[in-house]
Amino acid sequence: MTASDAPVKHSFYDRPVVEVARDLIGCVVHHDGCAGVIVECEAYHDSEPACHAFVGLTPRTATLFGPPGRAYVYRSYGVHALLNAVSEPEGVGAAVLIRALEPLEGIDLMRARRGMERVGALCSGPGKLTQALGIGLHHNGLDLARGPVRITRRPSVWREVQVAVDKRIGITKAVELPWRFCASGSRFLSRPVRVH
DNA sequence: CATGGGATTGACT
DNA sequence: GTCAATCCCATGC
Repeated sequence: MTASDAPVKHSFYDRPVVEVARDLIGCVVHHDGCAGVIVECEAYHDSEPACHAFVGLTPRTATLFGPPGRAYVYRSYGVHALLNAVSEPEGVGAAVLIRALEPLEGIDLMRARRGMERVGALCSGPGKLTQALGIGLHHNGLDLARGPVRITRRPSVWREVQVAVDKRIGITKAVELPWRFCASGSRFLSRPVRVH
């Protein structure tokens, strides 16, 4: 393991979810022999209708309303598992959707899991990165500081990364909120940052 | 209990 | 650009 092992602490996630999302850019997601730097993510909060927690506390949203620093993993379109980092105090339903990683470690294992070669296509989307790292629904609710899915602090090279802001992707409600965050100039995004 | 809608992706025109 | 795959779960009867 070449990346730093210092986990992002629970207090990091116990803050406004938009700040957490911005500050997660450059941090590293690890699982089962693979790791990648977060280059794209989005904030979701129970006060706005694009968030699953908008409907209130249900079996599905229980993890979102639980303690910060846990993984919220759910199935999207019946096909893909999407990874989020639960944020804000317990009782508030909020999380950061991890949308793209720059592959860092275990790239051949990612290639095998994804069934493709191009590094630029391994983790350039929320469903792609969970497949590449072997993350599934059974990780829902687990502590991101303890693992098996872990998030660690920014490697020194990423300490001064520039963060670009954009509207969120793939939603039909609350589309105007500028809650998408990307590492400026990254070649590993799910889609380019929209200029305006 | 039946229904409908996704925080997507990859294949195809 | 279009479109199907596939399943969890919230909602409504």
